[in-house]
Amino acid sequence: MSNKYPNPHANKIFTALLQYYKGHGTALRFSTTFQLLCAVILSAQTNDNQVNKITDKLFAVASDSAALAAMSLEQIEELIKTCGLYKNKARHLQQAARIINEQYGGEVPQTREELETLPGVGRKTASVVLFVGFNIPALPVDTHVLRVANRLALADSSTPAGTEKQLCAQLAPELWGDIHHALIWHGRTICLGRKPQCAKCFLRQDCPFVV
DNA sequence: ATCCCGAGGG
DNA sequence: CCCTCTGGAT
Repeated sequence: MSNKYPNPHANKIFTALLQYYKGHGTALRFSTTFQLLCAVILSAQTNDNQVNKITDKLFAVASDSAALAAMSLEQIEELIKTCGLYKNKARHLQQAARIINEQYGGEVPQTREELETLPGVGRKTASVVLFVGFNIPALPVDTHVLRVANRLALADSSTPAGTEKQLCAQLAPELWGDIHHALIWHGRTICLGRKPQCAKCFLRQDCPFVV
């Protein structure tokens, strides 16, 4: 265990993050894996609160892939308009719903390869569905994870793929998803993009970034 | 003005 | 590698 993950700095930070954000999962509201997939597709370049406002209404009208596949593009666009990038997202939702309905019997596929063939589903979205939906080890890397991991010297990559590889190599797979959520919450509440709240950060004594 | 749990296309 | 898509909150 300790010789597999020998970086004392990283181990200390990971432990502190996991403890501090224990129990903080996703803020997205959903009741099925299909709904989770839709919520994550909608979450690009907006915040979870905006997504929840939309999905509360969307899932009331279309709770599964069959119902969503039956909606017109215009209907979907109208419902999701307030989250931005809505034309792409509406098309992705409709097409993904059709594929899941027709090729997967209405059930979201459980492999990364299958998930990433769905329109609107890239590596990050697939990782979220794998971990949150199916409890399969994955470490989704978004802008928060990339920024916070670099500031804390847990990674030094400029790309999500690089950051994911570096983080995964330093953590047991059963912790990948939890550290993802911890880094997300840290990035949202303390380690903000423009104005990091270093004065109130519990990691400042071990953080090389501190401003 | 800047940011928000990105993906697809050129 | 770059660009585009996009409304709402702060």
